[in-house]
Amino acid sequence: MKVLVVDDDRVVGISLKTILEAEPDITVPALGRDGTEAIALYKEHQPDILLMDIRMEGMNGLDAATTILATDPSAKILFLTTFSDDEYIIRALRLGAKGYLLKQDFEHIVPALHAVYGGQNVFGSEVVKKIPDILSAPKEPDVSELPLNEKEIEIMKLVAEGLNNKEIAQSLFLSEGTVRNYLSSTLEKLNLRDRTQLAIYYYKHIRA
Amino acid sequence: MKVLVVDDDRVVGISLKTILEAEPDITVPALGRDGTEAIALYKEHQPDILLMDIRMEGMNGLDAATTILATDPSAKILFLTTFSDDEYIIRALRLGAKGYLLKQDFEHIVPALHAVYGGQNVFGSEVVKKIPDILSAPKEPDVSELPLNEKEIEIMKLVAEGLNNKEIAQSLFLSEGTVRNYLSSTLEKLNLRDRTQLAIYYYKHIRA
DNA sequence: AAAAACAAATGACATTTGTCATATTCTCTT
DNA sequence: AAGAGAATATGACAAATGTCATTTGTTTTT
Repeated sequence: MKVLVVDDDRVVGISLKTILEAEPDITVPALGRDGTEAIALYKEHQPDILLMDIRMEGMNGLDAATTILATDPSAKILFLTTFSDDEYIIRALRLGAKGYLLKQDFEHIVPALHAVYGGQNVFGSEVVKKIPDILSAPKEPDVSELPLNEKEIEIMKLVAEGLNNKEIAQSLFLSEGTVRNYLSSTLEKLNLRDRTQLAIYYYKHIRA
Repeated sequence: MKVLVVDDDRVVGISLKTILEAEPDITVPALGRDGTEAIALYKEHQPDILLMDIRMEGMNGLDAATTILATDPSAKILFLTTFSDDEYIIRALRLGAKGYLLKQDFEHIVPALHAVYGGQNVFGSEVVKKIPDILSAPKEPDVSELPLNEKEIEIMKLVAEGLNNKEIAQSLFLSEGTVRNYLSSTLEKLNLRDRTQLAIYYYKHIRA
């Protein structure tokens, strides 16, 4: 069974390779260090399983997975991460990840790989514990419980309509600069990068 | 590793015992036939893993699991069932089941057991596939009748993921300038003004 | 009335974005 | 081998975007 390992921490990568290759039926054809390498190495080596970190310098694991699954929908991708973050878990599940393990489960990774190889899906306990929460509390942050004030919410909605700052300003009788300021604080509060991500956030989480 | 097997179908029980005991490190101390027996046998044998059917005559697997977990919260219970039923999956997850496999995955049950033994959670693909559905169905975008070429569509999707041009470029192995060019033509074809409107368009019209 | 709190605005700045004209590279075909 | 067409890249540009420090009014609070 060929396992491609991708982690931006060299030590982790090498440790994994060592652990895995101690198994008679596992080979690690290459070590990648970020999402971009993952894509290239995957294409090159066609591994049975891709074992990849989520947070990495450069392209992250989720984006790389998206790309890889686009060309090879049967790709078996197993995420390895230091912590369990709701956002990531959901995205990973949506993507069709075969697993999501914590790095602290290091020693138990080999049976997990065999299970994945056999077509199963493997998730660490901390991850599974979250799933019922996610299921019962459909993460539909009602506008009311967003940490945003009236103006910020209004602006968010207009951004989600596709208006630019000037149009929003006219529409709300504010100056363009003020709109920018509100938008800026909104992005910070929601931990987003730009208006496009805000619009996406709106359609995904609020006006679902 | 001691595995207690509980299934009301005798044939299934014996088959499982045979398969499992072919492994050098697995023993099956007993076979149960319903939830009541499961509880008694679990107490008696203190197995490492309880492998149990969900639908059974008499007490069903989920109720038995509830009882067992009440006295031993660390019990590792793996459900084996003929079909994947949303109701059951959710309840099993809530209970803290370590896994939920389909009987058709029979051959792949051994690595799954090892993974569970190592503290992981294992779910069959059919089961995992349902989770995003339950969370909120993401449809496969119908992109066929758009006047866009392959590259333009790919870029559109990534824009709709919230990536900026540089990230898209890395992801597709193009230069940032090229990405901008494709994006520009996409916007013109769809008669949109900027990437935000494109993302909105995507969520409204394509992934609606 | 002074102080504090708030909403709105400004100006400066670095980045990103979208457009366009023009190259370069690659792949076929003839 | 030459040339036609594509896919991709480049460079230049204006506009839009996001961030930040600071300022100006306006309303509350004390």
